[in-house]
Amino acid sequence: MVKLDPPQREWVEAMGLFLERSGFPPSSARIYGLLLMSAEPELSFEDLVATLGFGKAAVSTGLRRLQETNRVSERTRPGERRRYFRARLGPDAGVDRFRAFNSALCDLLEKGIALRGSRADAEITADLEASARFLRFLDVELDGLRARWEANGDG
Amino acid sequence: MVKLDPPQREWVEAMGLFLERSGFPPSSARIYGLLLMSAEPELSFEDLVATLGFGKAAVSTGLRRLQETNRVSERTRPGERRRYFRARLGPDAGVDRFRAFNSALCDLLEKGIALRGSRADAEITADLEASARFLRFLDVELDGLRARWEANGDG
DNA sequence: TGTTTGGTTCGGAACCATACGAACAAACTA
DNA sequence: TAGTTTGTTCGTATGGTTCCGAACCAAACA
Repeated sequence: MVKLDPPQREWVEAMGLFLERSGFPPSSARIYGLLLMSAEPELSFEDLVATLGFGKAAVSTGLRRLQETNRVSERTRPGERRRYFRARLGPDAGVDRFRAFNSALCDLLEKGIALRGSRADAEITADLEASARFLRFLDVELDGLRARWEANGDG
Repeated sequence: MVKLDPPQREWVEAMGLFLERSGFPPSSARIYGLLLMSAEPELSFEDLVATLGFGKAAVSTGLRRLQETNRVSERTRPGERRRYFRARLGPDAGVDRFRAFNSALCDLLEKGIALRGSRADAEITADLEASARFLRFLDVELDGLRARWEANGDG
């Protein structure tokens, strides 16, 4: 059981809602939020169950998803059977997903342009081409941005 | 009713699935895909119903959502009561959403850092701070990127 | 007026994801 | 062996979304 102020509890909830909007299931989202807010850097399964009020089943599957996507790591302590979970903050997971998304979209748009052919309305085709060009530009530039950030050593 | 090759139909479906993953309901996603693939730049309500196989209700609400989010525009032709719908390709709607998302996340992270206080584990706090710094950097740079693209006049 | 056309809204059905409780398994302990 | 701890898995229930058909409304036209 983790001790949390009411504002801290609210923050966990807010973070939970936010992560849900980015595709996490509710249980995963709350778990991750709690791991970020807790004063302790790692929490046990039982801590999560008791603090969040979810059943063991929900915590179990919620953790599994978080681990599958590399968002949470797990370790054991010598002499203890319990496992302890810790949030992993990849600095740019969001950017990677954004780039992957854009890249897929760009491929799709280009395939679409080809399928429309020359008899189709030219204005829509031109819009599609402009979008595709912009997405390519963006992909290249985002890569440069990340390199620049990493070179600065601030991250 | 719009005439489509089988590959074109498949593309509409692929685009539909893609847009669903970005949060559109299925009907909106298919409508938007069809508007992009159709040789005609604008389609009537009846075209959408007949081509997609959705009921009128689904098309109606699907269109509403697309219009609410500025993804589709509508106009009438002189002497016709029917309305015609056209896809709007904002070149960077995705970037705007991404920036809004990051900005909200950054606010949330900073609030979280403040709520954790000084007694909490320092490593997690440092990770949160690094993430927040990166998000700020990204926001500024994305703005610059867009300006650069618009200055080039390619979009 | 009455009728047709074009589209919206409502009620119920179907579907999907997720949560819970309970049964289960695996690893220690006594 | 019997019992405790630490989770996982399974079946069922529930909540939320979206669809369809039908009723409805508003505009144009006869």
